[in-house]
Amino acid sequence: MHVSNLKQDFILHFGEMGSRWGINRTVGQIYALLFLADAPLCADEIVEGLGVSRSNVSMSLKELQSWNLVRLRHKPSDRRDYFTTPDDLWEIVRTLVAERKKREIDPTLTKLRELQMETPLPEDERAHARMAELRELIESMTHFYDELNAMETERLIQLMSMGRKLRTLVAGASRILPLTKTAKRS
Amino acid sequence: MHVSNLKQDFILHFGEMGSRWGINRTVGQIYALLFLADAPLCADEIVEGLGVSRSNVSMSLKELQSWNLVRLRHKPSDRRDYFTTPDDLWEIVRTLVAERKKREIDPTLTKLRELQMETPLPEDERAHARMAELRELIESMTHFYDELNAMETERLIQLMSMGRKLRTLVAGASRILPLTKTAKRS
DNA sequence: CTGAAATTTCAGCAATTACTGAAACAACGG
DNA sequence: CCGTTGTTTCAGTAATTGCTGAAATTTCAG
Repeated sequence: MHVSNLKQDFILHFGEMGSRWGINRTVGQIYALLFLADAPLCADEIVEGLGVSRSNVSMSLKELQSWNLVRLRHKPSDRRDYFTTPDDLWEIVRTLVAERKKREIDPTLTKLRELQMETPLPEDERAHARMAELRELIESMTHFYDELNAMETERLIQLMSMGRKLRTLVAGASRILPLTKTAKRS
Repeated sequence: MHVSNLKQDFILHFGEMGSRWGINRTVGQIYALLFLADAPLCADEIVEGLGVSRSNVSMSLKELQSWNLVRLRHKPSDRRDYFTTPDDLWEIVRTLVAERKKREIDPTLTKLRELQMETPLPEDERAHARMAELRELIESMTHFYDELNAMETERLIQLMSMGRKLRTLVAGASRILPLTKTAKRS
């Protein structure tokens, strides 16, 4: 399992970024290695490629699986698991965003909804209102996310490459199509 | 500096989420406290409210300032710094997204561009192509982000509350307005 | 069954990150 | 200037997170 300089460089970068992305170094490196690999890799090839312990690879692969970021492959008459990343990068992005939302947004949304149930003490009125505002904002953003996520990749790419035409379109939309009453209720 | 149960609950949640968001517990708690507070708070009030050390508060406030997430206020004939979060939540979100992009995306984009400069060895052809694909995807997403970010908040809210009408609009857009050639070059 | 190959778990060590208290520093008012 | 008040820095320690090797577990062929 030889790793070229080019790959090495990319892998090390991913490892370092890992901490900023909320995964650890090894997980980042493994992902990068799989991402660049010409074919699916098994655990031992990863060990060899990165020079980390077998058990570390095992745990990190489990982590990647829990993020749904790797696919499992098998070769005939070989019972080892081989791992790849999806070929379609947009699929990777969708997964990534979905998982981060699940981990970083959803719990807070739940908490905010929970805290909204009770009627606040007088001293908590502003706090209560602020939480409501935050909840509404998050809901608004997640609805938008759902909308984007429901689009086929083709349309998504189309939307993203619209450039300044997007603004024009939104500006015009209120005339072309009637909007539901605008989100700024308060 | 009394902190009600409601606030306490929210603050502790933010503290716990902090680690998932790439900030630490104290930073998260301070932010939550400021976010809910009825008025700007000075460092000592934060110490009292959260029960952490003075120096920890000092360093955490510096961190929040480096994220541009707090505003500084002053009272007449009082030389202490008082801190608040912006009233406008959308402003907070913009800042947050901008900072995360700066820390989590931009370095990788730079690295990818750097690695693209050299012509790859034959063995690195796929890796090189994969990096190019990733770079293009990130560029496409950041351009979209720039586009959204350039919109006034009103328009942004409007866009986000369009719901399924968005899809219709994008579908129609290629007919209404000519698009630059679609992003899927390859 | 038995044993070989592959994988996972886990206790203990290493590395990193977070936090504290003490000391240094800065900004005034007198 | 000096002292008071407020802030920051920093070395040491605590807590958390990451990694390893050894042992346990699983899987499957014979």
